Amino acid sequence: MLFAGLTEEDFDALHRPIDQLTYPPGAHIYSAGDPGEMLYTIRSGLVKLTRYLPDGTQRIVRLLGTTDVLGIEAIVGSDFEHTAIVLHEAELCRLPLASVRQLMRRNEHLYNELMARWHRALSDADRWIFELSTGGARDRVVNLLLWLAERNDGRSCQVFGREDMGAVLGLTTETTSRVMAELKRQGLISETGPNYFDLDVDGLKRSG
Amino acid sequence: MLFAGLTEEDFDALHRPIDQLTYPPGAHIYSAGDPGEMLYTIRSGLVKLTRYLPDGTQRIVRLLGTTDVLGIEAIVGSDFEHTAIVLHEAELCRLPLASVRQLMRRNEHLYNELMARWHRALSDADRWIFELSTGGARDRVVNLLLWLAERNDGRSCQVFGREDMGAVLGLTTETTSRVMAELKRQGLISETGPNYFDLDVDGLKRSG
DNA sequence: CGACTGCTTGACTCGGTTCAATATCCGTGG
DNA sequence: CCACGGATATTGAACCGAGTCAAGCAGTCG
Repeated sequence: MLFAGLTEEDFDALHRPIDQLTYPPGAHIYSAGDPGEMLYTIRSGLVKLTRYLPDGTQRIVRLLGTTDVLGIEAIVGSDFEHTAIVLHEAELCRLPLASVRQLMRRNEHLYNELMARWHRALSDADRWIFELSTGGARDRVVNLLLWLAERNDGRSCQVFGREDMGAVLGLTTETTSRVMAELKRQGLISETGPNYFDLDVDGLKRSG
Repeated sequence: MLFAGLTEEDFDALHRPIDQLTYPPGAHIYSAGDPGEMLYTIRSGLVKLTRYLPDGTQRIVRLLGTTDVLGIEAIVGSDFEHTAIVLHEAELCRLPLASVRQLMRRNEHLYNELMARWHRALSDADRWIFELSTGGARDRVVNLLLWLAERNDGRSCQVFGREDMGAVLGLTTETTSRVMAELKRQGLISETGPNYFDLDVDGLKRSG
């Protein structure tokens, strides 16, 4: 957790309490250009960060889940650079950036903790480019499913709308749907509930 | 510069001097998996960070130029995650990570400076996904040219081999070559020397 | 001068997009 | 409870852009 290593005393230094919030799918957390005054840590759920193309279509540039930090770029003083929207119902901790800055002054450990978050965000971005924006449509969909499963129990995952999946992968809704349907037919994934899938991980890896 | 704000005294604390190195195009700076013991800041030139696909082909996940920091991920203790190879002759400052860690303890400002670098790296990664991995071949090439020009004088740029350009954009060598040739024919770019181009920036933006 | 390497071009194939139709799910109100 | 409406998912067919394979074409360095 982000604030591991902080003392009781450190927390007392915050005048403003930390809010705990629950957002439903589709909820709008913040928009690109908003002044970044809040930081969020994700306790559960899934959030997309998007940017919009001139023609209005979106491209999702990052997916954030449990233990990820939302709005981290605002620490360096700038506005939010993306629009953040909930994909799977999310529990967030919200706290004012001013408090975080204040804590950083008191506690060196927090620097290292934040550094680790930056690092992880960047590694994820690399992986994104490498696994989700390279190769054929099938490879990309498979890699996304494996990525989601990895963050879950390793064998199953919850997906989201085909349109959003397409926006993650740089594919159209139709292509995404076709690939998903094809994977179902081949028995490599099986739907256990609406948007819940069990994966044949070995089979999927072999077919990629 | 990364070490702005450091005192003479801080530098004296380093037993090991900072090396200044010049690498020619094609030079290998480090490999994925190597223990990350050195940090490099780029004074000039261009460096690619690559990862390799199972079939041996590469995908370039980042391009680093003047003022960028190379090997920043090693600060959090891990090995290098990429292979770093020079594209345009590069002047680098090399210094041991141990020294950087030592400096960080003495100088809080360095934390903020590093934070800013992480931030920039992440913004670049987003932009990469958004501009260089989305849309048609022509759009991608144009965006790459504009990106390179932006880091130069805004109106011209130096490119590199078509194969590397393709690896940046997720395109084949042939497609990249075709698009470049087409842009030349349309007078949107003109070759002033081997791999040097003047850009018709407005025309390019309009055509994207 | 010839071999090598990187760039360009051509013809063909294939995969993903596009546009359009149908199907399925789900909430709402009759 | 069922019928309807809207949204999302799936499927189909035609098109087009990028990949593929293969061939020429500079430059460059022995």
